[in-house]
Amino acid sequence: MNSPSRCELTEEDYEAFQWDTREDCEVRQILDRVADKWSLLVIALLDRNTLRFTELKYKIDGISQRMLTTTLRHLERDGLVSRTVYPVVPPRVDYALTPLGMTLHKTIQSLVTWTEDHQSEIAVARARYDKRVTA
Amino acid sequence: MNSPSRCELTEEDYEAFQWDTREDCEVRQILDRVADKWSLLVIALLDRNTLRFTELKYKIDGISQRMLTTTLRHLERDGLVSRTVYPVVPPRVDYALTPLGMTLHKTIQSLVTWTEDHQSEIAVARARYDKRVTA
DNA sequence: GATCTTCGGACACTATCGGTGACCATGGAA
DNA sequence: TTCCATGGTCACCGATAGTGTCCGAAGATC
Repeated sequence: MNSPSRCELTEEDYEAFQWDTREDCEVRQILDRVADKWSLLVIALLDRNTLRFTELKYKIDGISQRMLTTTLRHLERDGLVSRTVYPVVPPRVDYALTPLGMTLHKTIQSLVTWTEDHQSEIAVARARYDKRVTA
Repeated sequence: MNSPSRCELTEEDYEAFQWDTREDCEVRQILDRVADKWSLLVIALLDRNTLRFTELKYKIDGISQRMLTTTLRHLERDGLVSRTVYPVVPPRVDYALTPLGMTLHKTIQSLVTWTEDHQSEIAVARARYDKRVTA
């Protein structure tokens, strides 16, 4: 880790953990975006469904209008989501996954599946931990 | 979405997007934890490696001591990471993935791999978007 | 034609959360 | 005796996310 401006790995690093953990590394930046809690939900919801802004807002419980707007902007900028504006009144804006977004969807779905499959184990672990701490 | 205190889905919801998006749903809570940017890095780094606190702090560029502490506490509570304290001076604390954490590692690694595989596409999309916006 | 409604979004304000730097305990090294 | 290394904790502060309000435009209603 000698050159902070590049994403280079020594062989030692490769052996040890295979990917760059430097903050300014592009992979890190994309991961931060993709692993965002709202982004995950948006991408998961847009699988096979074109949705309007209001539909997304309705389906994602707890998201604010502002966060949905910024999340969609980010995803659009990254080429994961397409935004189609219809010049009608009241306005209609459709959001859908791009082909690139669809490739990501598989991975995100596996994350969701993992969570569903292991939520009881996690609940048990949490209960055990809390018991240990308060004891 | 009529009962805010339970994680129940109507058949319509299942057809439409397959998982609960309610904010108080346990899956959502676990996802928020697991999809955290620091958690991702910690889990990825702990693959096949037991690491000490300082090693993690050194390897994860940009993480503060407080965030590393809280992230590790969360992961420990969720049963994904084990914490071993050696009663020596100066203190020595080892962190490692639990079996449960190892099952998550595969998914996280696929997320990282996706990011690596598509970072150039994303860079292109971003450039195009920025050009369109500033134009 | 006045007014209401709808939808996507901008904006100002506020609360919360993460970052920063100081401090701590301890025993061995210098 | 002083210093340091290690794994933390804590108080403070700024950035970031959340909340509520307002908006623009056209069609429906009266």
